Amino acid sequence: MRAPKQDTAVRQEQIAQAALELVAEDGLKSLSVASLAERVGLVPSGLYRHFKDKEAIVDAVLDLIERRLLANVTAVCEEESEPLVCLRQLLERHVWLICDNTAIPKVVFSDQIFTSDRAKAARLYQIISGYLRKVGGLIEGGQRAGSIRDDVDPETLSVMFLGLIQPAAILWHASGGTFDLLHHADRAWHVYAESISL
Amino acid sequence: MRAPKQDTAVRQEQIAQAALELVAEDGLKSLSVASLAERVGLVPSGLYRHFKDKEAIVDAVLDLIERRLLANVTAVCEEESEPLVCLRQLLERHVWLICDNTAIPKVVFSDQIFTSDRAKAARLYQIISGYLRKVGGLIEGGQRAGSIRDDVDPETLSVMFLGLIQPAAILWHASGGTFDLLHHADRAWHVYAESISL
DNA sequence: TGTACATCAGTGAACGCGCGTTCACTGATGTAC
DNA sequence: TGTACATCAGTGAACGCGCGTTCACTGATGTAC
Repeated sequence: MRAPKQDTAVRQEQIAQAALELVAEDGLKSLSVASLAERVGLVPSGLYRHFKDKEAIVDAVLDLIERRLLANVTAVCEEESEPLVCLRQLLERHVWLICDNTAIPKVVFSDQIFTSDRAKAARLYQIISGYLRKVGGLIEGGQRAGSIRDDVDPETLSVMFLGLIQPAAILWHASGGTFDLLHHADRAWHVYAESISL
Repeated sequence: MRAPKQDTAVRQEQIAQAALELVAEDGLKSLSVASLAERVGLVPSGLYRHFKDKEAIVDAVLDLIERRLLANVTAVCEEESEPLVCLRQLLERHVWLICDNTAIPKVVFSDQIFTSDRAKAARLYQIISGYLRKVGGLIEGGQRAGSIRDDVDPETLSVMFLGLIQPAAILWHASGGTFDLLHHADRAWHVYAESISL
């Protein structure tokens, strides 16, 4: 049975999305060309019409993740102008994003991506630090507006912000979903907000 | 050339240690039976004299990591009795442990371990939550002694403690060592300690 | 003290398997004339 | 409107490779007699 033809642009999107789903289900190691092709409804060699090689597919997945992370920042900034409230909402969105999209922590925490080649690690670093820069920007805005303490640099506070969820995300996903991620985020936010607000 | 005979107990230790070194160098995916055997000075099939299969070797690596994490807690508790000072020292030791032993974050962040099978994920969860329980115990001690605020549960504070380093550890190791882990830990500790101490 | 024997760590050839990738092909679709 | 042709997404067979694992073997070491 021959799959109906699709434009490369369409297929590329389908493939990246399917890859994200596969990773969500069974981790990066199950992201094989064969299983990916099957999910898209093509034959393995068919993928090579749309991507140079498997590495290019992983790059597309990283792009997808980056877009989703940054979309959260954009969304809260449009809804709200008070930095502390923005951060609070961003935290909540981040929790939802991770829960809905378990592939994201699996890729971010993946030693495979980090260690397989320097370029991929650099790309991941770029994604995370890009996100942190946006968070840092929010914090700096709060400092200028006088709602956030300015005796600690925004960079430190932004990394700490990530620290509100990240260890919890690992626990959540190592525990197979038992650990209550949202509950922890609420409690931790309370302590964090209290200690950074003026 | 035939390798000299060694007792299984000795070999098991050698193999686990060699596995940790291999993971430190190139990540979990490069932990193959062949490369591991070569490092120990055996032929691949020789490993099967000392371990049932590769999975058992990974278990041994997890044991090694657990022992090193818990050894830090024991060490600071012997040196110090004031909980806040203990925590401060534990943080510093944790940073050193990660820097000296890059295999640890690589294994802990590894999606391979998490996703490959439930049993391995459960073991990892057990290790992390065991560590957190010790940290929680320290915090609870401080709360009883009146040096740490007691309006937030120790569990939340212990996960937050881990959050002081963990995102930074990822940045450090995605950046290839550029990110200043110790510097961040110092700054973040300052904010954390201030917000939890009475 | 010397010999026969059991133990068991180390060997090397062989295995089946799934992996990523290539390549010559097919055949539907859209365009030029 | 009808025909010839170029384009290009999809196919399927084949590849070389490294992987984890098995198994019958070797031969050094320690023990029993």
